[in-house]
Amino acid sequence: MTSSPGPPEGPFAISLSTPPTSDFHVDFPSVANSQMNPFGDPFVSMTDPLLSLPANFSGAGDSKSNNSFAVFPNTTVDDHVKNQCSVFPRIRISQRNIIQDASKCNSPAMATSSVTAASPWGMINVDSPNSPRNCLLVDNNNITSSSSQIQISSCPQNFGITRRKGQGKKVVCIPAPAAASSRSSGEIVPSDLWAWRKYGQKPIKGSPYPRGYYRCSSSKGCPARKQVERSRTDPNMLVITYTSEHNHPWPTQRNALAGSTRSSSSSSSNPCSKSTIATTSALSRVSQNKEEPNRSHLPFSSTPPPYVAKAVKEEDAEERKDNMEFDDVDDTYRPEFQHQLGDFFADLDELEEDSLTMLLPQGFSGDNSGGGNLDNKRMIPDVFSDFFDDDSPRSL
DNA sequence: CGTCTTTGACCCGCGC
DNA sequence: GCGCGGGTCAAAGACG
Repeated sequence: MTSSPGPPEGPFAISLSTPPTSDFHVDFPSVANSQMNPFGDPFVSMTDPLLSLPANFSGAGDSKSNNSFAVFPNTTVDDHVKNQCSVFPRIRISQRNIIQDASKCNSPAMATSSVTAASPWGMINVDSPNSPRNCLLVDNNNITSSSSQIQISSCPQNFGITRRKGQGKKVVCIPAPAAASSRSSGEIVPSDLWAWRKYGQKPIKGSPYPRGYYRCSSSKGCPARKQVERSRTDPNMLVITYTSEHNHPWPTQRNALAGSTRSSSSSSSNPCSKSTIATTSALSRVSQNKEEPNRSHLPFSSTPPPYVAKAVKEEDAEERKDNMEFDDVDDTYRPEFQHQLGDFFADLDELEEDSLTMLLPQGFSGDNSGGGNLDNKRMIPDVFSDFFDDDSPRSL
């Protein structure tokens, strides 16, 4: 645990400042040492710093679960460690703002011990490592307020990033990028680094919300698919199910998401589309060099979006076996990923701003005018400083 | 022009 | 065999 008032060191450095005396950082393990998940999400495999917080990071965070960003890994902390998940790379957490609040998520399912700390975007609520199950939850309600909070809390629900044996299926819960108000169609789907093309939509029995069917359009013949639907229990959550695997490289090099903004732009009548448009703007930039060949070559598989604070869960022991199988796969292509990583983060820098938007679909203005900002800027890591330096909320 | 979304039709598996 | 529900296809139109 080193003290560093400076910017995070390395792409995965996270520092938890404890004013006035100490900052400490948690350097994420290098990707070379991390487990690359078979779904192609580099973050999946890295240690979740928030789950590696000191033991004294305990308590419970308050939260309103509305419109929350959540990943509901069914895994135990051990699983997180084993899978070396990564959450919120480059988030700098100020311990100054840690909340040791006994209040809990208003959702009973989410009410477990957790800790809240400040992030560049507000407060981060982190599970107690003792939580039997964990989820990541970013509370957009609070984010929109001056006392923005990103909350990570436990969730016993059977949601999360799940992989099912033989199906290569993975389930991710994320917040709906905008208010729950959605049309019967035109669901706002957060973009990830893959290009997805919607090929169908069906009403689902028992759910008031339709399910959208998407296939990967990054590469012809790619079998990767995802299904997007709103959670029946929490309409503010989107449940994204990834199936099959990509048979082509991660489209970091600007061949991804060509037209992926369409889903939102075509939904222009939807007031919620703004955030997605903003989110995909950088991705559109990314897509501009379509002709650039992919330099990597490995069969990245279905991918929970990189912006998803990641945790992998295994539903049972058998799933763990699956993971071991996946691990084998990981070993196969990890080296290539290392080469890709530079490109990935280069693009990530480009995407950062928009990813932020994606994370905070209701918009987190860098406006310090709000109360309780408590050195907001101070909490902002350097990588975000440009983002906030203009003192004007980014138009979405 | 290429790629996208939308949406009704079609296909298929499953339970009865 | 039939009906139901979920998943996919494909035509039409929109968008940049």
